[in-house]
Amino acid sequence: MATIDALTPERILEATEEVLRRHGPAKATVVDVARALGVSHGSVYRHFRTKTALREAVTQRWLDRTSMALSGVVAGSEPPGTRLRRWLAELFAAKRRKVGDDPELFATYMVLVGESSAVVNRHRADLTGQLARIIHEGLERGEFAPAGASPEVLARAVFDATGRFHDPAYAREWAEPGIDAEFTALVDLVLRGLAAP
Amino acid sequence: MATIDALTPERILEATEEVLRRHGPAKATVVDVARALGVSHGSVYRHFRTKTALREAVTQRWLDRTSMALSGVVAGSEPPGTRLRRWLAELFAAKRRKVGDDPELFATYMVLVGESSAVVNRHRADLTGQLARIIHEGLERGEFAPAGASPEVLARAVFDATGRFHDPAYAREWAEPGIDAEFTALVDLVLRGLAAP
DNA sequence: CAACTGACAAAAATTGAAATCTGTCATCTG
DNA sequence: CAGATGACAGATTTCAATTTTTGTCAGTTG
Repeated sequence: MATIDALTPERILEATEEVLRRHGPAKATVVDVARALGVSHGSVYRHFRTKTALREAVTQRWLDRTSMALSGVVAGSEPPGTRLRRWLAELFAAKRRKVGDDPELFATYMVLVGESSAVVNRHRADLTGQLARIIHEGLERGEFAPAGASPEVLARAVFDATGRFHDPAYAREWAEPGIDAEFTALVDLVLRGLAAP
Repeated sequence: MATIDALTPERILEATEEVLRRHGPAKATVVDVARALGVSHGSVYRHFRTKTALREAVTQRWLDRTSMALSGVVAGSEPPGTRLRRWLAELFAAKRRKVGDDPELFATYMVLVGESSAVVNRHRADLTGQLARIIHEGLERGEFAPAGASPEVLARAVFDATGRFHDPAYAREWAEPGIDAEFTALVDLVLRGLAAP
């Protein structure tokens, strides 16, 4: 019993995610999480200093699942241009899935965005880092050519340029008709901006 | 007296703008506007059906001032690439000035954005229309080259790509250090995407 | 009689008291 | 004695009563 029921951070995160999914960020309480685990709320505070820390840890895990899925595209063997296009499409698809399938966790994520949480900054850094890896390879192979710009700066520019298709502030627009055509037009423009003549 | 004091839509808009500037969108009331004009609030409703219509009319006027200033750039005689760059820089500068100088009217504008008001859509259409004019000329002259895309589609792509530097949702970031370098990097990328090889 | 007023109903915002929640810690328990 | 508990203070949220605001319109005024 002791081993199976041991109260670990992992189990707490699992329960918190479930509670957030059910109640949303506005209604979920630490007492709810404790109740779901069959412990007192004091025990939860033994593992997470504040409710905010708990929310951030859950969101980080949730965002990291996306980063990990995308890192598969970065590591692919296709030409960088193709990989970049695929990576952007998968990011867009992943974000859309997140709003659709997990609206309450998405709302939690948006709360952290509003607070400029470090978790969100980290996620952005993760993603631009992946972009920079693809762009770096493209520059090395001569497939990409912009002179005088580092992969990091270009990655940031590409990330900013495509914000409408991954920034949660725009989530409402992701269901509008024509959004896919607009995505394609924008990605075409960006890829042309990177490509060697 | 009758002529000078005539209650016109124009005078009401003037007074409303002043009241909004002083109290902000959350506190400004129609009675405040009426008081500022020395009339009863019933008289204000004779010219504007609802408070929302009043807010929208004020915001439209305020946004139109920006559109008009930018249309000067569209009509310029420089090469389209230069004009496009200048136009984007002026849009960014204008939006930054608006947040800085008129925070309460900017907040009013953001309320309309949140409500997906027709005024905001119109403003966006105005701006992408101006972009399309510049791009159309660039294509005609052979300075721009993307195959198979209309000026309208390209304009929309350029507008979306630069959202971080004109969309009010990002206003908080416009004061961060390094923002100008990021703006330049993004505009360079976009212009490269449009340019003929 | 065209423009304006102000009393009014319905809707929305504000207030303040009660209830709930967060985070701490002295105490308990296996 | 490591880990868990639950009573507690202070912060935050909820809820209902009250006030303010919106929008209308019958009546007033120049």
